[in-house]
Amino acid sequence: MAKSPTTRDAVVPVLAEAFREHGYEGASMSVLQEASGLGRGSLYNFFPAGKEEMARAVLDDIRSWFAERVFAPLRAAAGGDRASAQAGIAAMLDEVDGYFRSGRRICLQGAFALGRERDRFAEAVGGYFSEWADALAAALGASGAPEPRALALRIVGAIQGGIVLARALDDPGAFVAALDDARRAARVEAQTRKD
Amino acid sequence: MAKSPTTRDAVVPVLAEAFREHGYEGASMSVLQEASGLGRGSLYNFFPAGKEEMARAVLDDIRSWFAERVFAPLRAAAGGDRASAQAGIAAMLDEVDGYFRSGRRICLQGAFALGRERDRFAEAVGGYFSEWADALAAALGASGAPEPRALALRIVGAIQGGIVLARALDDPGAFVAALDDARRAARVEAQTRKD
DNA sequence: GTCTATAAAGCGATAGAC
DNA sequence: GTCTATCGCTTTATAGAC
Repeated sequence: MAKSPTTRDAVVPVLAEAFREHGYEGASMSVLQEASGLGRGSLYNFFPAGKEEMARAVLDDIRSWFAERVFAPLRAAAGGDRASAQAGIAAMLDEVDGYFRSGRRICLQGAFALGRERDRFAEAVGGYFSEWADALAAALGASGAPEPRALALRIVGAIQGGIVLARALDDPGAFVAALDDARRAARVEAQTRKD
Repeated sequence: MAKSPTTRDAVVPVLAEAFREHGYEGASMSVLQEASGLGRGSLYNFFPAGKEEMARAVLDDIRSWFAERVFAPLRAAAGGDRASAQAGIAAMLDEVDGYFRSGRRICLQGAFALGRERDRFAEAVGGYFSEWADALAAALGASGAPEPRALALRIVGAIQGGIVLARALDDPGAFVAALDDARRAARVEAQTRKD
């Protein structure tokens, strides 16, 4: 049995997993209580505004993780030559594969985008995707791709679609294939201008 | 004010829209009652097993619509020559664009795939996507694409990802772009073997 | 700061009048 | 067949003991 987290920072990732597994509405206080091992009083002590504040903290935490492990490396790669930009994009896709556990783990922002949660968390959801697309477009541009913005949206979309398909078909291979396609697309488009 | 539907068949599309807008959990009996203009008694008369039966009827109705307007034409196109197969694929993408209203309307099966509903409706969700992918793969094969199955999954995934992005970024253009990419990919791959 | 008990509202489902 | 009233349960949030 895992030890109960004792700080707000430590409980956020646990809540994140509960939200991913049960959805926003499905993650009732009882579920969150059991997942965290904390009593109701402790949870409301950490998050006085209740469930909505918890979800906001979770979305923010996910975005921080991506900012550090995905967006920042992409922007760094965009500052180098074509080869390093391409390497940075490939590294991003590996990082993403690990994060989503080959499609077995959902993207909370993506799931929120499809539901009622979209309105309440619009800024967090939209910001996450536009930051991702911006960073990826920068790296794609540096890699030599002719239409980096469009390709970035295509790749981020393919990743989201891959998660949907992997879960719908109960086959992680659908997500892995989507990532492979993204890798290939990034490579091919980069060569388009490698004249 | 729209007239209240008086048959089970007529109420299903209304319930479908309510489920799309509110999600499975968010579509409470009160919401479904208000959306349909029917009393609780009528709804339970049509769907004795309650909400779950309503959702099943909705998923089945959507699948029927796709079977008639999307899957069957694709399979018919697959039986013709390369040109007609390509035309069938293009027509499918137009049909899909209209159905999802350029990304303003979500795919209920896709949304269910990302949530808890996936387990309860696994067969309906998985069947929808595999039927779609199968029909599209057949048409792609007939169009001359070298790896029709992989490309079919890529295209269906891109459509789902396009819906996620369009809603997350509050920009239907993201969905339209995903469809354009799909159109291009189907055309390019078909030419690959046009030797 | 953490707990339990409870309040107030909403849920899905049912019963019974008509 | 359609309605309203209501049951039993769960929800989020709060209050008060420790």
